Amino acid sequence: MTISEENYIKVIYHLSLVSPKGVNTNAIAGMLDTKASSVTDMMKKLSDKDLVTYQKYQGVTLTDKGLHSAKMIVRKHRLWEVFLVDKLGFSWDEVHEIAEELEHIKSEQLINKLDAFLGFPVADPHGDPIPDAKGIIKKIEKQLLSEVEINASFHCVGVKDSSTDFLKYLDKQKIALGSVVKVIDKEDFDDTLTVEIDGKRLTISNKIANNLYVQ
Amino acid sequence: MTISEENYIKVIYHLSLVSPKGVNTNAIAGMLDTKASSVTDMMKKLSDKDLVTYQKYQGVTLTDKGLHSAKMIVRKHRLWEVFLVDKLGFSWDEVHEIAEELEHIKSEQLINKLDAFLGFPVADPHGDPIPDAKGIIKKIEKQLLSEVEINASFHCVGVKDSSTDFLKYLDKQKIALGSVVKVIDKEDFDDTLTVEIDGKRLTISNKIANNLYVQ
DNA sequence: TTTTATTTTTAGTTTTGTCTAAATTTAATT
DNA sequence: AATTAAATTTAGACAAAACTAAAAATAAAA
Repeated sequence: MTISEENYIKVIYHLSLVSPKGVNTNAIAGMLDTKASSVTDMMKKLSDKDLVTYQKYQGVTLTDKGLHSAKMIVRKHRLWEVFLVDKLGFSWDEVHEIAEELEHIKSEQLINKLDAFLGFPVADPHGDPIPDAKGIIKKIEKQLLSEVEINASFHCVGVKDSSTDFLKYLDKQKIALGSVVKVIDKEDFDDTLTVEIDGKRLTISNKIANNLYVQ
Repeated sequence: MTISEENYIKVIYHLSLVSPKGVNTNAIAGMLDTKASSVTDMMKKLSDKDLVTYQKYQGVTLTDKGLHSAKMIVRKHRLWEVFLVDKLGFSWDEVHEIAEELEHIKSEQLINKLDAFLGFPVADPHGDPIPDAKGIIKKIEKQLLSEVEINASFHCVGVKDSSTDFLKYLDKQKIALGSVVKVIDKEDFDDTLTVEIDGKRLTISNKIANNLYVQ
């Protein structure tokens, strides 16, 4: 499998989580910053390799084989992210791009040894679950902060949007995975929240609350 | 720089150490398992990018820019090898191929953080020196075991040939970097050595002694 | 249900890195 | 110095992965 093929498989996997009955050509093109025609070409190739089920104009889904490949790529990506943050001291907004390269390193032995070295983590630095060596993903129970009842206490377990801007905002507000969050009040007009994070009172917009997972 | 270009630069670097006045097209082709005509094509491209000095039929040398690139690739390769052995528990005969992939990961910050994480090692698991962030290579004083005087004590600091077969032989004989070696006797006929390694007496061929560096 | 708009595919090119086969240059030998 | 051998380069072709522009299919709107 080439790096390009792996990138397509990975994108189809992520899009499948949202549209499980078939992923659009244009959606794939958008994610990979390429043209629809290139996607069509690649779908034929991946279909020949039995990684996707593809019928003209009908969108694509991953085969079992494709799904497993995708999970292994995601596994590698997220394990490398843990390595970069926990061992090398990168911050969580710096690791995505590097992990995009590292996820294509081939050795299975490497990734399993890395997994052990890191202590078999179940989530990456953004709270996303890490598939195990068999591809099994332990579901992390979580809710968006925007949907949680008032006056109950939670702690941060992940982010939905992991863009640099959002992560840097969280850093600035000293919000990290593990932080204890309690919703004090919710403004009816625009859903702005007053929260207490690690004991400190803070006002956050609905957009922020809608991108933060708590448990 | 593409992966392919990096591989060419690296090979030219290694060959330059042996033939500093110009590296042959065929030699490069041999190392990269490709054809001479492909090498010629690539030399034009690398020359356009000011990475090599190339004149038809006259062989190639690295420019300053090319030399620096080469050293950074070697640096990455060797640091990753240290990581694989010291942190992940690979044996020294397993790491070369994986490092061949890892050496192409782009981030400079990554490699400098890795360097720090590993404690700024000066040599890789085979005893080869690791260029620092500026490309400076600390020369390791060493002699081949085959060229050392009788009855003096040394310790192993590296291997010349790092093929799997040779490394596995050393493992079997419990010879590792750091082992204390003393030449007890040398057979005039075929230069076979009787040595004492970590206190244990052993007979080794000239071919072995000729691939083991001591200090 | 037509018509229009959108999405997707096809057809034909381009670029990168490779190849084969032929031509050319350099090196070695008689 | 002429001839042969070896190394190197050129010319032309191919596969992978992308592109553009045009055609075809599906979906949305009138």
